[in-house]
Amino acid sequence: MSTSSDDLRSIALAEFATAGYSATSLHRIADLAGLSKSSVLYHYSSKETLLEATIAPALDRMEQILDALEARTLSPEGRTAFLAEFVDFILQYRLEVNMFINQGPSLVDVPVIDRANDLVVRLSEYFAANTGSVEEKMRFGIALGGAAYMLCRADSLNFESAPIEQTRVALVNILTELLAPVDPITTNRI
Amino acid sequence: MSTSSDDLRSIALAEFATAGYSATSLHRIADLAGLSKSSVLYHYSSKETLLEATIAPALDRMEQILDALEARTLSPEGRTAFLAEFVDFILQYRLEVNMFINQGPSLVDVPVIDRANDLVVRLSEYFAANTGSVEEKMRFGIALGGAAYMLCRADSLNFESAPIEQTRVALVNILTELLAPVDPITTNRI
DNA sequence: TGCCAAACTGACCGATCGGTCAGATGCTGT
DNA sequence: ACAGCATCTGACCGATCGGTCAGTTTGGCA
Repeated sequence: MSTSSDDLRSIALAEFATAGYSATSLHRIADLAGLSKSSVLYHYSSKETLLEATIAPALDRMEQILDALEARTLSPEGRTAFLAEFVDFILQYRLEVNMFINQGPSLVDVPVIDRANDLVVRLSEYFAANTGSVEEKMRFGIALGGAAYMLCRADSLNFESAPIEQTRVALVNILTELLAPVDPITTNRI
Repeated sequence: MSTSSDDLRSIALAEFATAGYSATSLHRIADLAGLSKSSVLYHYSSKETLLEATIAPALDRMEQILDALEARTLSPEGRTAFLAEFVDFILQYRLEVNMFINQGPSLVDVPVIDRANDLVVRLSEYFAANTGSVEEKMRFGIALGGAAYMLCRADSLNFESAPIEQTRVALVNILTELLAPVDPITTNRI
C-alpha cells in the first residue's frame, strides 16, 4: 500500500465527513490529492470501495469493543470501564463515527454502511437491555449523536483547541452522567 | 399557495432530512408527489428555493426565540424557561433542525444555510457567554447535536413510539441536567 | 359557451457524475 | 540495456443532474 493510497483514504475521509459522501465527487478528491480522477480509481476500483476503505478500520475497532462488551457481565463497573474505552474509540475515529452516524440513513444498500448501522443497533440494544425506560433510550441517542456531532463541529462552535486529555476527561464525565444506570426501585438516577 | 406547494415542501423536507439535500434529486421529489420534475420547478423556481421554503419557517421561529432570549437577563430562571421553549421548538421542527445541524457544513454558500449556521453560533454564544469552560461548551454541543440526532433516529434505534408529552418531559430533564449552569466558586455542577 | 390564468407536461440543454480503457511514464531488478 | 510491474493520465462513455421552454390540460368565472 503506497503513500497515495493512504493519502486518498484520509482525504476522502475528511471530505466525506464534512461535505457528505454523495456531495463529494471523485474529481474533487483527486484534485485535493494532486492526482487525476483515473488515478483515484486505480487505487480504489470504485467510489464505494473508497468509502469502505475509509470507515472499515473504525468499524473493525467498534466490533471488537462490542464483542468484548457482550462477553462481560452487565455490571455497573463493566459499564464504567466500557465508557472509558468507548470515549477513546470515538476520539480516535470521530470523523468516521460522525459519518456513519449522520449519513447512515442516506446510504442504505451500501454493504459497509449496513454493517455500521448494525453495530449502532447492537450498541443501543446493550444500553436498552436492562431498562425499558424511554428516557434511558433517549439518553443513549443523545450521548451517541451528541458526542459525534460535538467532536466534529467543535471548531465551528468557537471551541478553542483544548488539550486532548482535557477533552477526554470531560467527555467521560458527561457521558457517565448521561448514561448512569437508573436505580430500578426509585426510578431516580443514582 | 395551493396543496401541491405544501405537499412538495413536506415531501422535500422528509427527503432532505433523511437522504440528504444533495442526494435527493428533483426527479425523486416529483415522483413522490405524483408530479413531473417540471411541475416541481413551476412551484419552486430552483432546488435551492425549495430548500429555503423547507427550513425557513424553522429558522424564523428560532430567530424569534433567540431575540427574546437575548433581551432577557441571563438568570438561571431565564435559562430554565428558555429550555422548555427550546424543547418545544426542537420537537416541532426536529426534521428541519436535524437538517441544518448535520448538513450545514456541507451546504455552505447557500444563503438560507448560512443564516441557519449564524443562528446556531448565536445560540452557542449565549451558552458560552458566562463560562469559558471547555466542558460547558462540549455540553452544549452534545445537547444540541444529540437532541437533533435522537429525535430523528428514534425509530431506527428501537424506540417504541412514546406519547409526545412523555418525550417532552424527558427531553427537558436531560437537557436541564446537561446544561445546568456551573457554580463558578467550586466549579462543581450544582 | 368562451376565455384566461393557474397548473402541469415532455422534449431538450449543458454540466457533471462514476466508471472504462488504451497508452504514457517511472522505477526496480537482472 | 532491457524487461516488467506499479503508477498515472486524458479521452471517452452512458446516466443523471438542475434547469429552460413551448405548448397542453384544467378549472373557475363572465
